[in-house]
Amino acid sequence: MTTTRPRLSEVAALAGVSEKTVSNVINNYPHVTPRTREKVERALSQLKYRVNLSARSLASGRTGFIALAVPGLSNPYFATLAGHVIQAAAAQQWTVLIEQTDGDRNPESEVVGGSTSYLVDGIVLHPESLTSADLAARADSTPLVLLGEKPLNHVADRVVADNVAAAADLARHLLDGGRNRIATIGLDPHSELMASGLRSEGVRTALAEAGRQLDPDLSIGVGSYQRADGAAAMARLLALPEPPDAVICFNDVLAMGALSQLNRSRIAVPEQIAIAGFDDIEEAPFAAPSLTTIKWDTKRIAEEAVRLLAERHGSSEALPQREIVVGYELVVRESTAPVR
Amino acid sequence: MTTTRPRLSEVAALAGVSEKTVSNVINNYPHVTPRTREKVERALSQLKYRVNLSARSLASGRTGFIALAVPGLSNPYFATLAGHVIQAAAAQQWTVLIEQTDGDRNPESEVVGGSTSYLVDGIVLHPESLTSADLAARADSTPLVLLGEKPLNHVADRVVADNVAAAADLARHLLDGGRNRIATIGLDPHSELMASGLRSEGVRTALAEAGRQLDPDLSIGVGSYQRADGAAAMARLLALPEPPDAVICFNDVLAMGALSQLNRSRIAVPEQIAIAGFDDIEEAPFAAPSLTTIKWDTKRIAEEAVRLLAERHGSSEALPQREIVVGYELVVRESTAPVR
DNA sequence: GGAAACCTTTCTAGCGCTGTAAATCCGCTA
DNA sequence: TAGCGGATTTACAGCGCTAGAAAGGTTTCC
Repeated sequence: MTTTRPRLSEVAALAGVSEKTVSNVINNYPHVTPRTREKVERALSQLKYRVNLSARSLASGRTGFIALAVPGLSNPYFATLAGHVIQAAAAQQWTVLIEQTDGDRNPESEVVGGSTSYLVDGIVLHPESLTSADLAARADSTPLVLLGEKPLNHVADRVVADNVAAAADLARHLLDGGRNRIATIGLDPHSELMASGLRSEGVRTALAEAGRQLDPDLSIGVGSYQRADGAAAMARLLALPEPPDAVICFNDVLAMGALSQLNRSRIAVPEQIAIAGFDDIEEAPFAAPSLTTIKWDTKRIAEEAVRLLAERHGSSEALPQREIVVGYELVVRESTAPVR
Repeated sequence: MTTTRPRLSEVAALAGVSEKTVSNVINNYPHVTPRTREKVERALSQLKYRVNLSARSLASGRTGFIALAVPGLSNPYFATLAGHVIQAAAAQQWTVLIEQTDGDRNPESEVVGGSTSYLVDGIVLHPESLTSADLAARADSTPLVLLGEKPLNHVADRVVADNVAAAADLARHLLDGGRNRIATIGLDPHSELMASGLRSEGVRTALAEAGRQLDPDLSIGVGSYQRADGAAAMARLLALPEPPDAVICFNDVLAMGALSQLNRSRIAVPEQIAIAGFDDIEEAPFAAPSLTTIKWDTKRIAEEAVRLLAERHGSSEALPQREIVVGYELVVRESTAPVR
């Protein structure tokens, strides 16, 4: 157990001022004379005083925390995103609580409605299973920012990217490179509105523009976004009588799994089959061959999310629902070099 | 700003009991009659009551948080570790605050001595730069568990693995496979005691057993544990008049970087050069070729760390410094197949 | 039938800090 | 020198909850 730490009253006594003055010094209240400030600071450091954040939060109503809920940190994309959110939050004096939802509905709704929400000034959620209806029914008024997906309109502030357009760009790039049979590997969409659904739609759009359509046999659904799922899905594609000549995986982790399966099966990438993903995770440029992917501006996503939270937290008026659209970039690497 | 949430007093009024009785129900105090409990629970759910954790923590002295400080989440090893710690902590009703230190001394000492420490019931730190002396001088009495490294004796509880033995095993495996010129790529050791130093020592030990020694030219120091560092270091090794036939990277991220450089340079792995790492990150088995590495029992590390914290938090007596040694496993994969 | 013994519930203080409003101080002006 | 106005500082009341002890109820036993 922790021994007694110095309290404000002790610092005040030592410095010969009131508690409130000490508090003013700590909180950089402007109207404190240099002399007083110095006295207080001396006492502060002499006693090694540390503010008790629970007490501060109780008294001030500001908790100093925000929650970040993502499917899981083992996906490098979310790990990186979390890192950026932690940094952006630090600039606002916020500490980040990370919740892992596994993309399941229960933990997701617990985050937006459970008692975590009492503890935080705001919530950043990357939803995977929650629906618009769930969110609309939310009673809690803690500021909420939704991440990553286009949908879930008008239930909360959002920072989104255009998944449909990005996926279409990717498919067009493949078509331009001379690919004819394009396959996709992605989560069985819980809902049309989630990433998989949107990316799938983008691919279909691009194919339609080219006067083709997505062969249902070439559209593989997986249970989760793990490497092993990507590898297994790829194996299924290879077992087809007429395998694809390009595969779009709906995230890089799946793509890395698929790529490993291709290497294992001695299929030449990109000569025989091209492969691409989404997210531009750290390992993408280091893969063999390096992976073509869609790069989101993750840092900006994190910053905007925190900014939206801060704005809503700072003003008591009801702000309108806002949507920030962040850009993306098609990063072309070796894995999708054109067929000769 | 958040609108008013129901308070204990309102629940109490609705249920027709005292605040303390409501509190007793919430905290599962045993002596509450089923009838009273039911009345209270009805009121609780009717009002959608959520406890205010700041107030609880102020009143009870238990914060409900622990801090986990690691260099950074972008290293998949730490991301995975963080995931496990979050899970283990949840079992103790603890929420985890993640701090990213970048392995720098300032953030590390801020974690163990700064005001975060006022806010948490315990700290799990994976130190990179902090020395025994720093830790010994620590005034703060918040329970602290050190992770990962052997050293830093007698300043805090530790969960460690035998880095020297693991590295020696790896080197022996390479020697057994017929490798003659073993190189290492690792952080310029801040101190002999950190992972790089210990792993390096293990390699030297195994070489000495075999009557050889580490060629200084084959020991490359890097500035950080990133993929690009591994690739650059590998490039330097390849530029040598007499390149190595095996490379031990002091973590998997470096190894993946080195591997990509090898692939780029069309060097056959493992035929021309074998490569190995530490940590068994998720992508290791999916690399081409799959990566031989040392696998720590990360889940157990997380669990033991949380357990140590819980024990120290739960008892007011001064427990002795404890050290938990977790095992490791040499996972042999394709990247170190023996030379023919 | 009455009192001891035990189970339940209520009462009363804070936990350590901040916000508000009021008190005090100080330098100037008239 | 008194009077003013703004700059500083202080007093004090909680924030919402839990701990400990007192009070109130009920059962049991002689």
